[in-house]
Order: sequence, then structure tokens, then C-alpha cells
Amino acid sequence: MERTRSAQSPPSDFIRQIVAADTASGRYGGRVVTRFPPEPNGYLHVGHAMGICLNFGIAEEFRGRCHLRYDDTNPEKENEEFVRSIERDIRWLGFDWGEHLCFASDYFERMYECAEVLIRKGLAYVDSQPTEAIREGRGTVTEPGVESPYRNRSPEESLDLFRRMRAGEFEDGAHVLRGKIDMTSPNMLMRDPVFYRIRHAHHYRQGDAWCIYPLYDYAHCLEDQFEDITHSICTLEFDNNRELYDWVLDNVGFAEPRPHQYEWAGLDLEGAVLSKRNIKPLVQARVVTGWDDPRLATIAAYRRRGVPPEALRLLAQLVGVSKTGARTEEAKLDFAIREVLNPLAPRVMAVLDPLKVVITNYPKGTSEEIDAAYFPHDVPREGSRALPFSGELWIERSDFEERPPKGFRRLVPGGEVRLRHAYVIRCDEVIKDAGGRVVELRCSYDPSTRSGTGAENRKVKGTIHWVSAPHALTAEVRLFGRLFLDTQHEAEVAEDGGVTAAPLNPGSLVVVRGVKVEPSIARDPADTRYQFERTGYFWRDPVDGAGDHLVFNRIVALKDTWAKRADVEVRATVTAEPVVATAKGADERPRPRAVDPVIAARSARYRDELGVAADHAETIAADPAFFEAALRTHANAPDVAAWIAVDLRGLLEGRALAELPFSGEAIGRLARLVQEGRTSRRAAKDVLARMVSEGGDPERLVETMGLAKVSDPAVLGGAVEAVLARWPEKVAEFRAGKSSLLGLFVGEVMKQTRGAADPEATKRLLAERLRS
RNA sequence: UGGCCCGUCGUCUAAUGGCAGGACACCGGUCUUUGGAACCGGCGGUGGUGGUUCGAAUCCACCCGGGCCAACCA
Repeated sequence: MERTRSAQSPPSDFIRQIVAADTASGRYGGRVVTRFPPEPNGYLHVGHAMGICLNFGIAEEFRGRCHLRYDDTNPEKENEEFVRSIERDIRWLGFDWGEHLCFASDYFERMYECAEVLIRKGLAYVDSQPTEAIREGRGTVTEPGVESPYRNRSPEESLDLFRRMRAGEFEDGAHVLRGKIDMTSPNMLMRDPVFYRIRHAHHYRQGDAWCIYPLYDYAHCLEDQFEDITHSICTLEFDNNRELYDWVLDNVGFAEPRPHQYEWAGLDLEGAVLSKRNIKPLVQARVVTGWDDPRLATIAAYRRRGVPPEALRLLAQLVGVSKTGARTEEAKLDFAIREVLNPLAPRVMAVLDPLKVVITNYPKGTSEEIDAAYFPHDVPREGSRALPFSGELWIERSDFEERPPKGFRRLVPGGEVRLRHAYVIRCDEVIKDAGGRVVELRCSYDPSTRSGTGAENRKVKGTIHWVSAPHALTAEVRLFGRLFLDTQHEAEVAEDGGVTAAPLNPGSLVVVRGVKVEPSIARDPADTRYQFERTGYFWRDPVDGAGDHLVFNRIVALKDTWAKRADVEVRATVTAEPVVATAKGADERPRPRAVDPVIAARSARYRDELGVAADHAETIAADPAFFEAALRTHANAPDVAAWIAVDLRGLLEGRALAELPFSGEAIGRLARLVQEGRTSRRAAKDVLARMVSEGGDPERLVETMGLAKVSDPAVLGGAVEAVLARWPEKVAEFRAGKSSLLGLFVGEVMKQTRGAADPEATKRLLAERLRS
């Protein structure tokens, strides 16, 4: 049972759980409708890709649908190019919105009608203050706002003004439409938010049909409503907006079941510039070559770099969905890319930093062809290519060391290595130029060691890649790294619009020219993704590598445990980081909270005279009526206090005690039932939960829910035996010393008796039974 | 110093009052004509203090830490 659940179960994050629950309860009649709502004001990035996977993924899994909806309510930032790029990116990721392509701008007329409804209800008004006055009137996070002098304009006057706003009678900024909510709300967004503003601007789809445009908080929930969205998923920073989302929908008059908003953390990828606000200036100032510069984290950039879409989808799965604002390591993306490419990419050889090797005993001027498999033994794919071999080769400069470090498994003077797919060679002579730089290696090969002949299985230290010099193609290779070394620089560029570009990571783009590649690649489709053996995954740059230009992008490097080890050794000798001892253990006792003096006095009395625990006393003192009532039916103050301050409080979900469908007396009676041993405390909690949702009488509920306490050893014993029989392996584990399993057994007995069992008695029985 | 959200291995994420599990990373080993892959093993976690409970990562209180909110952007 357990085993099957572990690896292959579909991901179920908190949002999918909500969707599943809503589907099961029939809340939306089984419908699941999500949406991906980009604003067409830039290219999508990898963070959006995660949102796309979430929204389209949920729609697929629950057999619902997902709309692609452009949130195009701001005429000044949006355009057709971005619309096209977004569609291409989503399709490339492998998702399809079918016929559900939507534009917020198509709803302008309906949104306008909703605004008139709010005005007529007295819930929206036209404000004629200048922008700065509105801003100042809003107050700050710690100070309430002040009401606009236009706030009490009659609905008739607001309606007239609003219609004239639409008709184009006013200049930009002359008036706005605001919701009439609460200028003192602790949520800034509820302080009479602006719903409409005047902008005499050309909209890329609506042209000049409109000169008033709705703002996000007003528009977005209506868009969801118009499309019958069930689950409106957005990122954490919209958390504060949810209250307004609900306000608009409720007050325009949309009834349940209506759309609801849920927030998740989104993706924060280490080393990636992840906001359109920060990417745009980089593009505009030509710090990068365009929206698809492979150093960017846009979907277009990943596509151009050669990252397969499946890798991004895998990343989404690996990262998961939660509300924890968290940063994902680059290593996870790298892993996802390799994971997808490893079983797919044909292996070929390329030498990035060539060093000449002359095979002195190979017949001069001749060559031969080796049939070399495209895939290693553990990738079940067919195919091979002809690989030319000759007496002049290129090998990687880093594959030779005159003075090898410990553990070096490559070519050294007098040493041997195997050339991948070919022969074993020995380095006989090292040739240097006047500056002492190695320029050529003179080696001899052993003709009997040719790969695949099976005749020779000589043990050599290692295998290196190579390319036959006379047959080699010359290419350019581009290696990519993160754009900025730190986020400070990223912010700088965004602030100054990219004019004075902050320093880029010098390693963000490394262009390697004179790379030697085996000739077989000339015959391959241009979009082949290769593994250059021992180096990484590459493909031809679709822009600069077109036609005869051999330009390869490195998609991701291979994992390189040797380089890592060498790197560690170097760092260890260079920087011995000072260890600074920090003083710990300073007095960190919590300070008491400031409270109203009346409440404080009451709290002290509860604590000192009635023996109530201090923090319970504090909680109860704020609202004493309920507590005092409970005391009348159950005179044990500490007990009653715990029930109210702990158990009941956990069920309140923001409601006040007075709103509950039962009285203080009732909870007192419930507490008494437990103390008298007539029901278990655990069962009483279930009763309390029922009382909170439906009201009712504790004595009768204990009866009807079948929760009268069971401590009869005969009955309990039966349940115990049943549980032990069901978990033989766990019993064995327990007896082997895993004592934490006792809780599991108790829990199972409790479950079996629906919480009625006396847990103490159960525990005693269990302990006895397991000892024997 | 207002309101809201969030704190689980280094990182990401499960456990929804009952066995703290998985993945990435890292470290070892096996295997290997890629220092790749695969396989095996290891390291390592509930922010703190109290409380409720037979039993707390989970519920309650306080504290600490991080994030979001004061565009006529989304």
C-alpha cells in the first residue's frame, strides 16, 4: 500500500488539494477553469513558465480548461509583438488554450456597466482631486487616510461625470472613479482604490474607442467572473489584493459560486533576472542583444540557448508549489536539463581549446574511418557515424599536464590514454615554443588497441576526446553564465533604465573561437542537440549559427566532478576563511506585550485567584463573558480557560465568541463531560468542532456521535488486537526498538473507535501487549 | 513602528494531531572506452520559549527572522 504511493503519485500541492476538494464537493458543479493572464508588455520568463505549468497543468489533470487571457488594460505599455511572443512561448512549452483565447480589452463595455452599478449603489464615486492629493490622502501604512472632499458626491452626479469621462470631455487626470470603501482600512488597497482613470491613448486592439481604462484590482476579478474562472491563481504579492478582489465581485453583485483567488510563491531562480521590470531596460539599453539573449531567463532565451521545453516542465515539477517565499538553486535547472537531454542527445566530439598531437608512427598522409556509436552503452538508442582518424589530431589542452596533480587521469609525459572510439596513445615528447608554452605533443599509437576489435583490453588511466586535424571543422562556441554577479547590480540597471549599465559578470558570455568539431555534424539537422563528449550539451545557435556559420551554444555543461575537486583544492589553499567566534546565549526572554490596564488587571486576577495559566488568562481576559458563563456550568477555571483559549480559539477562524451558535455554558458542560470521564478529550474536540459549525448540545452530541468513552478492557482489547494484526511489520519494528511507533498504534485504535477509546487505557494495554 | 503572508535537512518540498519522507546539492563506493550516465550507501531538518493533548512539524500564546502593501502599473 505504502510503497506504491511514494514515487509515482501525481504532485498534490495545496492548490491542487483545494481544486480537488472543490471538485469533490461539487462547489462549481465539477467545473475546473483556470487562466494564465499575462500582460502583453514584455516577454515571458521562466517564472511565468512555472505559472503556465501550474494553470494549464491543473486544467489538464482535472479535465477542465485553461484560458490564455491577455490582461491588456494599460494602453501605454502593451503591443502586438508581445502578444505573439507569449503565444509562441506557451505553445513551445507544450500547452494549448484551444478556443479560449481572451482579451481583457474585449470586456471593457461590460466592465463599464459594472462600474455604473457600483456608482448607483453608492459604492463608487468620481473623485476630482489631482493625483498627488489622492496619493497624500491615502495616508501611510501606519497612519489612516483622509476622505476625499468629493467622496459624498451624489450617485447622480458621479454617474453624470463618469459618463462624460467616457465621452472624452475631460483631460487625462482630471477625474478618476474610486471605490467607496474605507479610508482607514489597515489594508492600503481598501482605502478607496481607483477603478478607472482617463487616458487619451491609443490601445493596440481597441484603437481610440476608449479614453477611460480600468485598473488591475477592478478589472482582473471581473475578467475572471466573465470567463467563469473557478480558481484564479496568482503569486504571493497579490495576497493583499484578495480582499479587494472579493469586494468588487460581491458588491457588483456576483453570487457564489464565483471565482476565488489563491496565491502561491512563484519561482525565484538563483542568478536569474526575474522581473519584466528589470529585463526590459537591459533589452532597451542593449546590454543584451534582445529578449532572446541566452543570458536572460526569458522563455525565448532558453529556447534559443537550446533548453528543451520538457526541462522547464520538469523544473516546475521539481520545484513544487507552496506559499513559502523561496529561492531555487540553479543546480536544479541544470539537473532538469541534463535529465531530459541525457537519453536524447547523440554524442559527438569537439575540442574547445585545441592542442596539436602528432602520431609519429601513424603512416604519413593517410587516414581511416571508425564507425562510432552515437550513444553510450547505457542509452538504448541506435545509430553511429563515420569518424575519421589520422596522424594529426587535436586534443583538449586541459587533457595534458606536464606536472599532473594527484588523481589526474589524462595524458602526461610518458603516460598512456585511450582516444575515445580509437587507439591507445603514449606521449613521447613535449614540444614548447620560446615562451615555454606547450604547442605540440608527439605521441605513438598502438595499432592493436583500436576500439571495437575486442582484441585489446589494455587498462589505461583514462579516455579523452579528440578530433582529426585535417578533417576537423572549425566552429565558434558560446558559453553562458549568470548576467550579474549580485542582485545589487541588477537593481541598478533597472533604476537607471540601463543607461549606465552596472558591471556584468565577465563570464556571462564567453565566446570561444577556433573550436575543432568532427565533420559528421555537417550532415545533421541544424536543430540537433548534441552532447559534446566530456564537455556539455550544445546546439547550433538558431540565429547566428544558421547557414554555414558553425556557432554552437552550450545548453548546459556536463557534471564535472574532477573540475569541482580541483577547484576545491585550489580554493582551500588560497583562502583560509577566518572563523569568527560569536557570543551566544544573551538574555533573549520575551518581553511582555503592552495591554489595556483593565484587561491586564482582569488577566492577573484570573491567573492569581483562579489558577489559570498566564497566557490563557491573557487571551480570555480580553473577552471575559464567555469564560464567566462557562464557569457557571464547570467550576474548574484552568480547565475551562484551556478549552476556550486553546481548543476553541483554533476553530474560530477570525469569528468572535459572541457569533458562535452556542453559549459559554455549553462549553463548560462539555469540559465537565471530559472531566467526569464520560468522553475522551479527543472525542470532545470533535464534538466542539461540530458545535462550532452547527451548534448543539454537548451531552446529546456525545450520544448521537457515539463518543461515549470506551475504557472497557474487553472492547479496547479487541481493537488493539485488530490493529496489531494489521501492522505486523510495524510491530516487528517496534519490538526492534523503534518506540516512536507507539503513537501510530494508539492513533489507529483511536481511529477504529472514532475517537471514543480512552487513550491512556489504550496505551497501557498496547504497552502490555507489545512487551509480551 | 499598522495590516497581511511565510518559517521542516545546504536548497526545494511531503507529512492536514499518530512512523519526520522524497528530490536536488554534497560526500563515499560499485561500474564504466565520457572524471558523463546508472547503481548502492552516507551526511543532514521541524526558528525559539511556554501551553493544550495519551501523543504536536501540525492546535494556542508570546518572541525571533524573512517577505508583501502607501502607481491614475500588473
